[in-house]
Amino acid sequence: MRIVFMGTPDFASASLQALISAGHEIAGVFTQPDKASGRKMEVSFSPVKLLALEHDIPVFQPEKMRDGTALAALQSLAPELVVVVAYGRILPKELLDVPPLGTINVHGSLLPQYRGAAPIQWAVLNGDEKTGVTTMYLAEAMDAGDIIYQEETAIGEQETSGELYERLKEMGAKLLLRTVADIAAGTAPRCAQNEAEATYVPMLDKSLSPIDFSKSARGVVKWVCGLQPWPVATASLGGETLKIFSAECTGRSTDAQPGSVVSTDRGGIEVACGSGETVLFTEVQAPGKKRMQATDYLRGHRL
RNA sequence: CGCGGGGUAGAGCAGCUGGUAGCUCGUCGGGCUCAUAACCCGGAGGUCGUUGGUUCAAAUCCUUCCCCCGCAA
Repeated sequence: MRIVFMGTPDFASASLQALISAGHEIAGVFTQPDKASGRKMEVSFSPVKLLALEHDIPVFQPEKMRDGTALAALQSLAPELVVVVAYGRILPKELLDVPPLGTINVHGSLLPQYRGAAPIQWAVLNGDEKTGVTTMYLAEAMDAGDIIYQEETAIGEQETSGELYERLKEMGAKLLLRTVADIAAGTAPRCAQNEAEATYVPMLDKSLSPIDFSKSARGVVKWVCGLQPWPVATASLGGETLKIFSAECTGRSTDAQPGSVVSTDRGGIEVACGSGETVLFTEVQAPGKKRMQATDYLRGHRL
């Protein structure tokens, strides 16, 4: 199959790698323009661009999708199918209509739930028991296209967004291969989404970091897991804002005010949550320091 | 040169208006105890990240470089 691939982060490069390994002809790759990032604001290439370069695939990095150049470039590549995975751009209809077999997408949730930018993280933050990946046809409305295939997976109680992301990345790549194969064979299903069940989630940002201790203990643990690896949950303890990297439910109860430290000698920092439950923070990071075991932190700090 | 924090005993920290270093934990030895992540006594362990300089004297002031971390993305 002659395919044009559009994507940017490693979540996308896994799918691109799968397509390449499966022997598909990748006519070209679209990815976001190079940006300065990292501690010294060095310019780096996206994972998708790096992979494309390795395989001598032409790379396109249009600044705007609507200035005509993107359309012209795509048309010149004459793809049978366009695959979009975490590209980070809205594609205008004239681009979607270029490939005769359609433009498809891999999304990290069980659509129509969690349409939007951070579906994987929100599934963890909300404490969901399961989530999954979906392949679908791209429509003009965000993540609203017809569903092709879905695959579910259970979310571990202590699983972080980063870990789940890695798993869904691989699941998505495999599901994509099956989807492409069935599209080629003409046997791919197509099922409209139930708009009534649609939910949307926003991108994560640092304003979500402070832990709301009125939540249940599990809710706090899920918050800690969900905000990893970024932006990371924080708690103000002992006058410092600590990043919390690891938390667990204790099963213990207390009548202390939510957010107050209950103990520091049980293998970590035990803090009161809502409904009298407590959580134990076992791995933290103080400002300017690196992450460390809470027991180590406590050796030099009084709480 | 994007901004900022930090590198001191095995671990986490204090000391940084200059006079060769201290705390908590751990560790080793001894004691107490039915017993203990308890308590008591004692010990080991640091060229204070690196280079050069100022000074009678620097972990403490200035300088070079290295590394870690946060912001920003």
